[in-house]
Amino acid sequence: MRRGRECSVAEALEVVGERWSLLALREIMLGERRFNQIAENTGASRDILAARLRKLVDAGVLEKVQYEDHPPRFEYYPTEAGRALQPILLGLMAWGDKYVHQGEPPTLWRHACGAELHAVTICEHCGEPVNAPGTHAIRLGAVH
Amino acid sequence: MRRGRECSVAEALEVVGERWSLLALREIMLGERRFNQIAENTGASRDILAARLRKLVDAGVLEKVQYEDHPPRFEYYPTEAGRALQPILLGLMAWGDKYVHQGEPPTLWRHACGAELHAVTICEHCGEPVNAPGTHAIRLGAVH
DNA sequence: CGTGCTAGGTTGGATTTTCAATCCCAGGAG
DNA sequence: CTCCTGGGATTGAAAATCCAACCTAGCACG
Repeated sequence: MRRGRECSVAEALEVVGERWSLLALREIMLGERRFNQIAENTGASRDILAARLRKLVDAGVLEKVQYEDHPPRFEYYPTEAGRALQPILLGLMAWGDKYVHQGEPPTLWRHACGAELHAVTICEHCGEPVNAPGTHAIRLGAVH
Repeated sequence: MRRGRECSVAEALEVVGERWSLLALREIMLGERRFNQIAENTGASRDILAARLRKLVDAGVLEKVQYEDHPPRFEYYPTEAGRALQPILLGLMAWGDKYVHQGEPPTLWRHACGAELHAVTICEHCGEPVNAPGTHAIRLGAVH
């Protein structure tokens, strides 16, 4: 029933592509765990945020952990799939820093190695950046 | 007036984060240049697609080039900023391949070096993947 | 001439989402 | 008893999206 090209980009965006989903994930990557904090730091409406978090939990991107029984209270943690989105968030951040944001980058990361983090996406085989001229698709998903 | 954390991820998503924007860009990366083709291959409504393409052109991500005068007809090309989004699309594709898609990856790329492309995002300093444990933010944008 | 086709949209109206504010519930503090 | 916190659910209005139909300009067919 889904139209358009069969494509993992489209499938990924069906999971994390709605408004607020990636921003909620950003806050969770930054260490925020609780609903109210995520709502405030993203600016999302509480009802929409609740729906997004539920969807991300259902999709296996986040895990909802109860940290108190009476009354029940929860924290959100990234799963492995959620942590695997970190390169995408860092890529968006780098792109926003370079092409959208005015002035100093608002957020700075330190890599596990100790250096200030500058993320680059490379070809695993040769180590050169992926967006070199000459990079091209050799198999395409069909359009339905 | 914008609520939430000052953050380049949010700013990037204001430009390319709406529905269909990244899928339109995907088609353009795959070499499609014309409105009807992009509409068909993404599945987007024509009115929404027209609005998105206009916005991406205004934002400097795409360039609209007239290739015929009477009647006027146009093609869409990525700008440098648009090409700089390729790592993000490839990252989403890889994530979708691994965590969402069932079966063989529908799309395959060849890198400029000749190898089948497997994209990895690394720390420019040490060359290790960015999502190693221990990677963390050292400066945060303020929440407004 | 009249019909149909192509390309690149725009328009209208119905349907969905999103929004902000309020409400709810449970427990603890004063 | 009342207020505060945390984590949502509810509600009614506003905005975005969807689909189908239409438009314009030129070309081609019969």
